[in-house]
Amino acid sequence: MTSTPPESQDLFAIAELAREFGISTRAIRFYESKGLLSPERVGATRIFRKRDRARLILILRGKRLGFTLRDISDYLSLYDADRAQQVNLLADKVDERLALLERQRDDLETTIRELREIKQLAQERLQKAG
DNA sequence: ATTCTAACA
DNA sequence: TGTTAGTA
Repeated sequence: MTSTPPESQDLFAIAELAREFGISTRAIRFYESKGLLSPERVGATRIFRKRDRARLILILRGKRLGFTLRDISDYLSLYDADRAQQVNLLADKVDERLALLERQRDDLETTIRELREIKQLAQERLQKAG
């Protein structure tokens, strides 16, 4: 058997990850500058491992769901510490996000009704006039 | 060719 | 975050 090689092929260059996830290398460096990623270094060059790749996936998913990098950072930080607290934080953030989206949806519906009303009144005026 | 930092948009 | 400049 091949006893666990210290470090196998779970190495990635910044350009590889950028290509794989359709983001810029600049974005990846930006996430690192915000503390969301902490790749190893060989000199000044970043070496990403599976762990970093997994975190990047979580970062992108979080962004897609509308969370801020701060939210995502707070969440990721708890992975190594309180797994339980991490779940609680996630639940709170999801509720918060859901509440905001529902509020925005209500506002949007109100605005849509208002615009339809205006359109309706405008059409009625045209008919009376014409 | 590839990455890095820094600075400006 | 995008882009650009000057490197290692």
